Amino acid sequence: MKLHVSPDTFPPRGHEAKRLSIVDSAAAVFCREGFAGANIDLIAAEAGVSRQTIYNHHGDKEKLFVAVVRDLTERCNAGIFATIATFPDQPKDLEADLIGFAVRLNQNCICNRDGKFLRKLIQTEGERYPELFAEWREQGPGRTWPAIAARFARLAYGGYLTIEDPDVAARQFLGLVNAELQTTFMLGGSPREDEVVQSATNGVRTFLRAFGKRRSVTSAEKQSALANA
Amino acid sequence: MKLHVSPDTFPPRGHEAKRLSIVDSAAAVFCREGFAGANIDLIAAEAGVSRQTIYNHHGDKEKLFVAVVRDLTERCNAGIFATIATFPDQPKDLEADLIGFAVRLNQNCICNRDGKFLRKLIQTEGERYPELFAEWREQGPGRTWPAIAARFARLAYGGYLTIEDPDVAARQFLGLVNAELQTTFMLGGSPREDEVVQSATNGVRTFLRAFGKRRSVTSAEKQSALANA
DNA sequence: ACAAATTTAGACACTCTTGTCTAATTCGTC
DNA sequence: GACGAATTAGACAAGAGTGTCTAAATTTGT
Repeated sequence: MKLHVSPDTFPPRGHEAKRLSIVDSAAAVFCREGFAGANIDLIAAEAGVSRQTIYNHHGDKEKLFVAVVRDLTERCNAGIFATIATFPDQPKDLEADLIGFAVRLNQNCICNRDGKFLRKLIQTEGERYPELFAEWREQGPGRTWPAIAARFARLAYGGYLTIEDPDVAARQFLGLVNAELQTTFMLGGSPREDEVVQSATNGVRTFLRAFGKRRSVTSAEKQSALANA
Repeated sequence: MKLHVSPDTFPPRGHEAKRLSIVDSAAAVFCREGFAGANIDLIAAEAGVSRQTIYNHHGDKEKLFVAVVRDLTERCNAGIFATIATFPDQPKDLEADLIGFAVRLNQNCICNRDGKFLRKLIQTEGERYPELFAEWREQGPGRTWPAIAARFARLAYGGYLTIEDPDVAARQFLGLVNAELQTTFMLGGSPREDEVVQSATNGVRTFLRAFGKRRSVTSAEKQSALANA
């Protein structure tokens, strides 16, 4: 006979599926309408459950909101660390590899559904839940930025780059590769793939002009060659 | 005798003062609480007027919101163009002058009350009023970015910089000098003055590593000297 | 000080939303 | 097929907010 100790939560399976569906819909509605404007009936309708089920799972609107932010932070962090793992530690073509990394970071972590939602919730409700977003700050930028900085430090140590402060370089890298997407981000939109690639390409090229080894022949060749594009 | 043609609007003077006060308070409350969460009674209380006066001036909540965004856009644009006018066209110390410009831009246009409010309103309600924020996009980034790009183009023409695409350079300049303020911006906070200066300094330094004339003796001296700071 | 316009406080109807409750129904498991 | 747990639909009370209205009080210009 099968013991029902299957997952880690006591209630059966369909339960978790509904929980997920609720959190997903809630994320979308909270983003669209803001916390105050979000309507529990609408969330229920979009999740395909009854309103009462939401109250059974989460208690009240505020607890639901907290659960949404926690979930999003967790999933986004997982995505970011998975992407950081693809950082080019021993690049064959430094420029192309960094562009690839930047594009992956954008597509998988910042422009995808979860990233977009989390960003907007932080922007709109961050001041209302200081402790919740302090937690995000520690778990998010507080852990991912140093991780990226460490990768750049390794590249510098390997002789691929000339960097004084890896933390500054990491933040500037992110600022550069997203430089052309700011307006789109502001309005809550998702940039098209070619816009992401374009911004990353321009950003990485400038980054390497600042931090790349100047004497590298390939990089010099590449730069003059690409200047015509 | 004095003709009452004084300003450009028919009603007396105190009228305009109240209008301003209402719009200011409304901006603050809309930002804090979001459109749906904003309470007209609260706006009235903060503005020191009665609720009815708000309805007399603006009709309803939505019209009030539109008026707020229009006002903020106008004031911010004015500030940005005033600051762009201080761009160093013939710099004595390129690095210091660009840092000064970046700091002014941040302090006067982005981190001040109006800039902070406008940014947040765009982020939170941008999707709800597409035409209103399309207008902002045209009047804001659509006009200020090219203006900044033109200044950089002039610097390049004057031999101070090596730039292929001034538009790209301008956007990257903004991305770089704000690279370290992103998290603060996200949470709706205002960075301290020293943070603004720090971010601008690091950003401009990297910008000049990428686009500055390498042969310039002063800039080379400065860079090595500042590396110790 | 007078007259017109504006502002105010308060009451009001109306709508919308949250969160609770109940009884009926469905689902998963044995 | 039967049992128990979970889900559902709907009604419901309580509260909050918008926008209107009125009569009184205040400001403004002359």
